[in-house]
Amino acid sequence: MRQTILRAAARVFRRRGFAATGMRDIAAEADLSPGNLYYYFGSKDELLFFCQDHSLDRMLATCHAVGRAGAGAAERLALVIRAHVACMLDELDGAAAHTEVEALPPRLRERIVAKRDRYEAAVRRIVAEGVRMRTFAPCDPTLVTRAVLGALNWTARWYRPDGAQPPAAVADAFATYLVRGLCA
Amino acid sequence: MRQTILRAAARVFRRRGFAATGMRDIAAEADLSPGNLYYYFGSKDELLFFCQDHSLDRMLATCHAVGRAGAGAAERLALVIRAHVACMLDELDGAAAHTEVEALPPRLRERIVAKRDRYEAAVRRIVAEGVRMRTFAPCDPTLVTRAVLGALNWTARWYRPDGAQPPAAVADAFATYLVRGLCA
DNA sequence: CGCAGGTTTGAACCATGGTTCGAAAGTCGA
DNA sequence: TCGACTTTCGAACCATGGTTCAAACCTGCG
Repeated sequence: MRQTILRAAARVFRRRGFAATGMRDIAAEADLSPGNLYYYFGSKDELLFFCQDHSLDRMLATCHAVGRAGAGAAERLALVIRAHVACMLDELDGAAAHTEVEALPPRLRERIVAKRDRYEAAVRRIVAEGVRMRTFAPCDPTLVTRAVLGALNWTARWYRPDGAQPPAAVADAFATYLVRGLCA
Repeated sequence: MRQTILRAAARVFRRRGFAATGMRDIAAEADLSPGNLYYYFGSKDELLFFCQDHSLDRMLATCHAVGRAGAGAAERLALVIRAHVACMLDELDGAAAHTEVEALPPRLRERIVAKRDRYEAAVRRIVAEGVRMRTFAPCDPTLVTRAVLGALNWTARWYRPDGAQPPAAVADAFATYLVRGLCA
């Protein structure tokens, strides 16, 4: 039930944006009465929080998995990028994740920001290692990592499921472009 | 006067986000009474609209200027990237531009989206020409352009003026990284 | 059947915040 | 100084939308 509601909320958040969607919209999307949402969740903010938390967990998991695969930095980064795009465009709740952090009240935002920082650090570690190994050109890993994540997060803004490009095509293009920018 | 108000609005939008800031906040920032804002602007939406419109004009202008400089695609793209970062981090109103398009009512949004599309097309033209000239690796110019713009627009989310990095450092790092990803 | 617990409802409550408005204050040429 | 006009004020208005609540509804067990 909680899952059903979260899916519905994520769908509407993505479609109309967090600020523009009302509890009544979410209720309608989940075939529920407005009041009933509060039996499962405490507030609208909490709903957004769990959407973000869930997709961050997913992204962190792929980082963890990729870390064990003993490949080079370039391959590992490409894998993370592909997974990030997939999470952003296939999974519906991914889009609301990084996009609307500012909307959360301080208490909840803290926790999301902390988790997001852990994800960013994981990606940065891959970049830094590539630089150290000389497979990547010398650069500031922090800035480059943010450029990469920016390009990825921004996909939620322009991608339309009914467009010509399937998510995999976007993932491929982004992986090759964003990795090549690092290669020495 | 209108300029003063717009600056103030842009500052607060950037600090707290569009949805979170009230007319009373903007009025306070501009040392004005809440009601007085409506003597110069019709609504809160209109305020956001003019912020976005102004910074888009600025970005389009640099595209135009760069177009006349008869340099190669790589140099032209680097110039546009640098200008975009500057507009994003130096000029306060730039941040609100691409970041909160969804917040606008349909009528105003249409016009902003149209202008933003023109900007995107201008950047894409540079990329496409580079590909045609073989100075850039073969790729889908549309997707790569969106990756570039995503990385740039995202800067508004994480950059803090009191941080260690001056805007120019960010501009340099982004220009080299994002252009190198295209070079064959 | 009947009762207890969990679940669902939808109408009503109420704070927030964009907006309006009538009046007061400044400006300036005559 | 006067009067017309522009500008400013801030208290009140009011729609929106998140939230609450008491009653109804189910479900399963004794």
